[in-house]
Amino acid sequence: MRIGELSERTGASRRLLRYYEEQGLIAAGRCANGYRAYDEATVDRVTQIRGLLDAGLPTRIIKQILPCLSRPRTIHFEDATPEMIATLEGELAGMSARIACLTRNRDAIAEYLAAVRVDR
DNA sequence: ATTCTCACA
DNA sequence: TGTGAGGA
Repeated sequence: MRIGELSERTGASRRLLRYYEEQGLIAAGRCANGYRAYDEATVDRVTQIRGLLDAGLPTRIIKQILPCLSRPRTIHFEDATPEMIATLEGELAGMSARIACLTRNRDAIAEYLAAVRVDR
C-alpha cells in the first residue's frame, strides 16, 4: 500500500509516516515512480510505534526496543547490551513516574466530579 | 488525484 | 509536526 492508505489505517499523518521512516522506525520499499510502498505488517508496526510514543518514549529508544517487541512474545536476549539495559531501566522509571502522575490527576478529577455531582 | 523533497515566521 | 512550493 502507499502512504495515503497507511495513513488512514494508522491515523498517523503522511508527514509523520515519512518522519518515522527517516528515524529508522519503519521501512518502506519504493515503486518505480518513487512512491513509498508498505506491506501489511507496517500497519501493526506503526500502531506499536504510536503506543510507545504516547507512553512518552523518544524515537531513538523506540528504534532500539522495537525489534525486541516483535510479534511472538519472544525476547531477544542476544542484542541486550549493558547500555541498552541501562537506558531501558531509565525509561521504565520514567514511565512509572508518568503513570503515578496520571493516577494522581485522574483521582483528583474523579474526586472533583463526585463532589460536583452530589448536589445536582 | 497522489506522492516526492526541501524549507521555514 | 504543519504548510507550501515546484515537480513528476
